[in-house]
Amino acid sequence: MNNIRVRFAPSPTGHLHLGGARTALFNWLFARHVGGKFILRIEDTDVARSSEASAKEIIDAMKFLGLNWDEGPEVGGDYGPYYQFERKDIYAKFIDKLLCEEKAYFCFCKAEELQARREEAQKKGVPFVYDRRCLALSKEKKDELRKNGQTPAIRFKIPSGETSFIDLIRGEIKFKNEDLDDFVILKSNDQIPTYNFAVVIDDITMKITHVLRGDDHISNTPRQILLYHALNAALPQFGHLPMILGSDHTRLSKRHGATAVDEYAEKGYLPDALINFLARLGWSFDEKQEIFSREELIEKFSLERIGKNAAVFNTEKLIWLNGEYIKNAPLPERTKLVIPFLQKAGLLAKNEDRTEFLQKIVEIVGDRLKLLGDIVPYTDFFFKDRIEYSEDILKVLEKSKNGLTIIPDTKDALLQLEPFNLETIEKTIRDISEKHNVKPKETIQALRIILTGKTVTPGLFETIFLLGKDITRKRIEAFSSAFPNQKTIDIQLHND
RNA sequence: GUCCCCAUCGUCUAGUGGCCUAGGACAUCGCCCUUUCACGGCGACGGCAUCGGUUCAAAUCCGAUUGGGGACGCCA
Repeated sequence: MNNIRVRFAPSPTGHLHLGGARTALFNWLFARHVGGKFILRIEDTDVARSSEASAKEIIDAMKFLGLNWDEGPEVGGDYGPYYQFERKDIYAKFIDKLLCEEKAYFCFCKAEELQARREEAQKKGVPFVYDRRCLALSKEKKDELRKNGQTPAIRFKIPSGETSFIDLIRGEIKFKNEDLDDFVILKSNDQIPTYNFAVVIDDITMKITHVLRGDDHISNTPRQILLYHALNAALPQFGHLPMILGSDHTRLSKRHGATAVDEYAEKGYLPDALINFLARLGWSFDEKQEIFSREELIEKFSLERIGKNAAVFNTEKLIWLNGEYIKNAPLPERTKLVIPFLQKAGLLAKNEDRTEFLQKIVEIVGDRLKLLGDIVPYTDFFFKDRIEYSEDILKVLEKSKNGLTIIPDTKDALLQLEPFNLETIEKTIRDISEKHNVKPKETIQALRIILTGKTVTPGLFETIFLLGKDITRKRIEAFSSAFPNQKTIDIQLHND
């Protein structure tokens, strides 16, 4: 047991995206590795953009990924509330303290004015820092402004000097305080604290010891450190994680494709694969290992082995990794995972319990699945009453003309088979091909296409076995009478 | 523009001064296995951004340049 406490603090303004997920993951791994606490806090001070639905989505995504939290929404904890919006009273106390000690001051400047001054500075090529014009305001003047109906914002007075910190990942980072400006800590319009203030107060009051967050927060860090100092609070340690970039090396965003965790869930990625992949983005253990179970990650994770450079998100590797995880899942588990995708494709009714049959299908699909959804193209012909033959497929079939000529014989032989099993099916097909001097390959490919409408399927003998004598016969007969004039065949799949 | 961060194959990375003729993984391309696809096996392709130091020795240390990213909000 120790006092290490870390947190993940998303703002509920959208889905949980990959970058956020990785930040959460690294915090979680760190906490689990050292035996500390992992806290989830919802930063919903931006009332306009925050939504409960989004908070729920984020929470669901965290659950999907298996990143459980020790304190936070749904589980509570001793340092709540865990929604910032419910913590306004706490912030107010600290604001007062800063005001009393003259470490913060009222600012009556209007947003438009500030914007104009900012643009002017931009034009001149000088950095914009707030000029503190409101710091000098007399009490009378302030009262007067208030009487006129103006509500001030509150700014934090940045002391002079230099602020530096030892980043857990990057080492020392230094800023001159003169480059920082007196940032707003309480907004004038809604009297809600700004992010930079709220995080600090929350991290202090929640006793956070290590702040691990995205690289994009580096420039916020000196401001926050100055607040800690002003409040006489102990500093946590900071670690800034490299960002995740899109394929064009810019910040990962919608235009790079799917960025939300739930989209990946829908596409048929496994949480463990996603976790493994995200962990390896910016972190490595040695020169060999790519696949890490959750337990292994927890055991082997360390901040020292996090890299400094931004990582480009690369879907191919994730797909490969996902395939590895599917492959390694035991058959019953794999079957269970695949069922929702068959249902979504309309191949399987929601209440249909065909576990035994499904398991056999999943078994013959074998190692082919990269995404859970791949089950559909590989096996839909097991569920469909209608088989469609595309132009391309029929062209391939032309090439197996020889195979085609012996299909009737093959069919008859298969129907008479007793017992009807993998060995006898294979032997029959090979024997008949040999008898007619046709390459087994051609017979097999012709049969595959006739029975499935595809060139890519699980093994043919297994497929025939699972299809059964009856459907095999029906499809061959239906095809024979239709080909080459018709592009589809219909047969009743279920006898009733 | 100002401040900050970063820099090894296309991508993720190993590498902390000699073990580097730079290792692995994904992707790509061959070959093998094979009833298609996938799996598996073998192999190929491909990189230390540049320049200058320090050193007997540099991917590794220092500096500059270049390139990339981030932050410059009463957003978080």
